[in-house]
This record gives sequence, structure tokens and C-alpha cells, in this order.
Amino acid sequence: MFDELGPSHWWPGETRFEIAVGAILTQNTNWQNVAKAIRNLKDARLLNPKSMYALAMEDLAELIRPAGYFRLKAKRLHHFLVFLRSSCRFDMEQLLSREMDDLRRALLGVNGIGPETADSILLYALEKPSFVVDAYTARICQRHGLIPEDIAYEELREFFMDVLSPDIRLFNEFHALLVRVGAGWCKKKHPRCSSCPLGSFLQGAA
DNA sequence: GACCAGGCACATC
DNA sequence: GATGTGCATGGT
Repeated sequence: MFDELGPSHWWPGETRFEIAVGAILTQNTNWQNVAKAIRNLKDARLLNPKSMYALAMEDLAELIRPAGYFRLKAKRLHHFLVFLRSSCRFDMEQLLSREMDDLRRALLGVNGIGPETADSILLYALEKPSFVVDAYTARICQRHGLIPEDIAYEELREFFMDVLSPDIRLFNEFHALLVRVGAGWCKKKHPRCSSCPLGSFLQGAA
């Protein structure tokens, strides 16, 4: 995939906080729509934890409207901000010293942050070696006949983390490439692509 | 106009 | 524990 597509430069975002906000906004949503919401927040100079925390819920919702589910996501962002206030006084740098598993449990305790969002924040915002699996990852693996249809999130995550060394750059690029491939030609409804270089790798891993 | 997009929580059985 | 449902915009 890397040879074919080149480096992904993920996650798009200038700060840890921006990346985390993007992770919440992109839940079940096209990134293009998320980018518009992020743009709104930046233009309003509100893309920092303290300002966003002080914002009224309905005002926040209006700014992130293009990302869809905007009332729901405004609540989820606020829950995350409450977490940031209590856990690190809005300074995400302070989270870096914490153990990954401990941090993961804490993130999963936030209403609105599920496993994929937690792992995205861990990997891309906090640079911890937590492999992110998503709808594309599951779909691609299923099309290659590697995993059952009803596999649980945690199981699929372990599938990758068991065979890959805990390398942040590897996890970063691998997930990014899976999404880029998944959003592109693997979206076609072919049952199994024999010519796909990913297929041979995944077969080996399995 | 239907269908899809980088999920998650909650109600119900 | 499994299954169904609401949440909503913008691109194809």
C-alpha cells in the first residue's frame, strides 16, 4: 500500500487538541464535512480547550454543524473538555507521561468516546502505540476472508497488535493507508482482490 | 432521490 | 449479551 500510495502524513491537524477534536467529529462522517467544521472553529479562534469549554453548547453545535450529528457531537466535545479539565487542566502535554492502557481506560470512560475514537486520540494526538481499527479495516479484512463478519473491535485490534511491533510510525501509516485504500478502490464490491498487495501481507499475518 | 461517510450510546428484549 | 435505533450534514 505504501509503495502504491506513498506517505499519508496523518493525522491532519496542527495540535494534539485539533486532532482529538477531529477524531470526535469524524465519527460516522466523511472527513470533508469535518474539515469544514474545523475551519469554522479555527476562524472563530475557538479551537483550543479553554475557549471551547467556555462556549455555550448551542453555539458550539452551530459551528460544527457541517460535520453532521452536530447537537450530539457538541455534547461529546463538551464531555471530552470536562475530561481534559479534570485530568490535565486543559494541557494535553500532561497526559503524555501516563501509561497507554491507563489512558485508554480513562478515554473510554468519557461519554461519546468509544474504542475507535480513543485509539485515534491515543495514536495520532498522544503518540501512543495503539492500533486503530475502523469500518474500512474490518471491511478489507473480511473481503480477504481473514476474519469473521461479526468480529468485535477489540479482537480485530489485537489481531494487528499481535503481529506488528508496537511502532507508532508503523501504526500511524498502516491505519492511514487502510482508510485511503478503503475509501478508494477497495470500496468497489469485489469479494476478494487477488492482485491487491495488501492481500498477500494480510494472508501472511493471519 | 437514494445512498454513503474514518461511531457511539441507549432502549429493549 | 444481542439487536435495533437515533443522531444529520454534504458529496456522488
